[in-house]
Amino acid sequence: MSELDIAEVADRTGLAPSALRYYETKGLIRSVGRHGLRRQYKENVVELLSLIGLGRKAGFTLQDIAKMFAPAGQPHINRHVLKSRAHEIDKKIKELSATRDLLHHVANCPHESHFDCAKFRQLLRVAGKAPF
Amino acid sequence: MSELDIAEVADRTGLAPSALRYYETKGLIRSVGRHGLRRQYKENVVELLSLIGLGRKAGFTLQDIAKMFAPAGQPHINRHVLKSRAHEIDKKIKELSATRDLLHHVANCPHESHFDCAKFRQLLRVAGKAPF
DNA sequence: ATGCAACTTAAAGCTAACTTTAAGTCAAGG
DNA sequence: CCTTGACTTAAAGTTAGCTTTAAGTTGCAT
Repeated sequence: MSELDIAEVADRTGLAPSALRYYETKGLIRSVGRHGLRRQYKENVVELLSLIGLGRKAGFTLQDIAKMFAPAGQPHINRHVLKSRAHEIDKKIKELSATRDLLHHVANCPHESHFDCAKFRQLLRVAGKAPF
Repeated sequence: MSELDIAEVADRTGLAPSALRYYETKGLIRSVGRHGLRRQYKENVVELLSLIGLGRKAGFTLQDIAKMFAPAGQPHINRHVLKSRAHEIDKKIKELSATRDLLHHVANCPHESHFDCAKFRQLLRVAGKAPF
């Protein structure tokens, strides 16, 4: 049979059993039965969990994700939502790039106070963290 | 005089007064006196707060940051720590790029199940989220 | 038949960074 | 002098995503 014990799912996904139970209470996954008390899952739960992981990386909450993978039925995924999230991530990437550049600068700049350094001040402006 | 009331600092930095008081309890900033009960800060607290904001963006905890800007005295900033943080941010940027690409793909791919799509599976592998 | 490892539950706890609340204090304006 | 508005305090509350705890149950190997 193609059913997986919760421990097996935990092993394959790297998620803790407690996390799997938690996801179940949140309606993200469901178990198809028990072996004794132990939850059994269909094999495709592993793929579902990797989609959930993707959603998490993308910054969606578990509640958002639960809605996408429908309360019960076919997934309901809004392309517009995905694209706008992709756009937000892109903004965050730019922000992080600026932050990284600033860190490098600070690590290397010899100025006594960074605020005496023109480059630092310019980078701070780019990073959107300048108070001037 | 060049002293700022907490409300003024809040306005200039966009931080809530409660956040400023919180930072003070954590040893991140200090007030130089009171006007009645109201905290007064030196003007340079604004620059300090923008450094703190930078630290936060870089992913340091307030505690980390408090240590960098020394309990009392000269800042103690470890270049190695900054560089390694910059490196971590770089890794995160790559991860986010992969996630963004994956989102775009999912938003556009016509496959019934994404797991039937070779490109999706490949992108999942790149994103380090594939269970295979 | 029994022991044990690994699960089960509900409920409480954890973390960081603040915010909110309730009750109080103060400087300044009228 | 009194009101008002903006601060003050300590302590509790918030959020998300889990983990931990305590007490109980189970299948399987002995």
